[in-house]
Amino acid sequence: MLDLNFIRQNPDKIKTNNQIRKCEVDVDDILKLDAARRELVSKIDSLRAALNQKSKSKPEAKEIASLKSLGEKIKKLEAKLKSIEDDWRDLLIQLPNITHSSVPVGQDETGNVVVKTWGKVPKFTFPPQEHWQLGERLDLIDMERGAKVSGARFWYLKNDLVMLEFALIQYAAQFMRDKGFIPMLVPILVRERAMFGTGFFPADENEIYQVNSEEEKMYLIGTSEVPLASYHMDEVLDVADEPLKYFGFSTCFRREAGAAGKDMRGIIRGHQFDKLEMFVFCNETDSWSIHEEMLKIAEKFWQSLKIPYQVLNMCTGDIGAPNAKKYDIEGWLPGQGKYREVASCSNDTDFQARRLGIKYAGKDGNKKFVHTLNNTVCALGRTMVAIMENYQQPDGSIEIPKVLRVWMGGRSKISKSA
RNA sequence: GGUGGGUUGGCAGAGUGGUCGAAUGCACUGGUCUUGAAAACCAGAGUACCUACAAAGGUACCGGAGGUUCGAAUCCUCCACCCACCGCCA
Repeated sequence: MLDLNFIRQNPDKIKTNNQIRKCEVDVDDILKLDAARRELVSKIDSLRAALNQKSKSKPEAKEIASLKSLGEKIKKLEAKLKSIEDDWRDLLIQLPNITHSSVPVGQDETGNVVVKTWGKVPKFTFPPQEHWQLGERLDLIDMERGAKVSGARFWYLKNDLVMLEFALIQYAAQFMRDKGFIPMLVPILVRERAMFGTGFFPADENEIYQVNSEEEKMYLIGTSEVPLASYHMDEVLDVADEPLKYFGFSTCFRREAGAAGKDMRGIIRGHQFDKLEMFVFCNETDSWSIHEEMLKIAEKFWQSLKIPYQVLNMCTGDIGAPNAKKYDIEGWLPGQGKYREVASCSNDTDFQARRLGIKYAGKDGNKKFVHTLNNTVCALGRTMVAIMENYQQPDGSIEIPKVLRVWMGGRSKISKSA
């Protein structure tokens, strides 16, 4: 959601922003509805003022008839206003966030810009396997039975891959705690308000599973960003000096509606996966430096696993509606011979805060909307894919990254016999 | 799932049809007093929207959505949430 006054005063900026963000909403339509709305509101307000004035004390019997017709007139105008406001709001909520000036303009993923690469791509003395091949051979992933029970894009993880996920969770949680983030376990089913407030509705509604359709609709989260952002909805936070920093762990569900046929082998892209996510509420002055800090934290995490990666500044055609700017971290996958997305670091500025009603008291005493940021700490599935492929050995085993061994009973590798 | 009780401003808590945007207390802000502070006293202070250059004025908001009425925090309907007890249960 954008600031209404900003839209009125800068319609051209919004038009340009819509253009580079591939949003087809006509700003002039919004302004027209806005003008109609304001005119009606004024009219209704003054009629109601007259009615209130007359009704303050007991009106005479002969006056009541005219007051009654005045009341009916107001009701009619209010119905008209409601329909205008519905249309107006429908358009408003489709507007994407204002893009930060450092974001490259582009149509799709080809417009993303690599801003950093880290680590040396490993050389193998043998043809490196893809993770699903390793998973099959070491009996770590069961795709077939996953499909039998739940359909395509579901699987079972088995044996040491399960232990590796638990190790990663422990390690990543400790890592974030040490950085001063508050640990959270969150609800996985949320109401519509939370989905709308974080900006997943209406933009990405087709990505979200809906359940409980007979009663109040509930939605399965696609990321713990949703319950973390909504945690403080309708609150005034104390972030004038220090940001509020959380990390959450949850299972995540995605319909992968537009991804037919993509990444069908292995566990790169499924309907269900686990993830640790960081989420920060801060004031408007700090958000851009915090955005950079959050990226650095995620980089540190990948560096500690010693997996090569690159950082992308995502272009206007490839970022989500709530994002003002987004970095992706792509980890190197030797089996595929390419970098694949493993983390995503966004500054949503005040976009979510406006929808969720989250403010802070500024130093001048005025209440302002907070800025919100989110970043992946560790998407378990893809992190394990990266570990499997980067740490594979000539004998077909997988070495366990040093930092994780303490959580793996001190063992140094995953092999078939385990 | 059943029964009962609740939901009012930052918090506590009055208010069952007519100056109620809402008593009172606490907390908060400014002032007086004081060397300073406390206490005491005085004053102020909610959110959103509309009109206006501004000063200011108006409208809405007492969990949410509808309804009755000239007029609703107060009456009616539906819904959500919270609390207590019972049942079931990881």
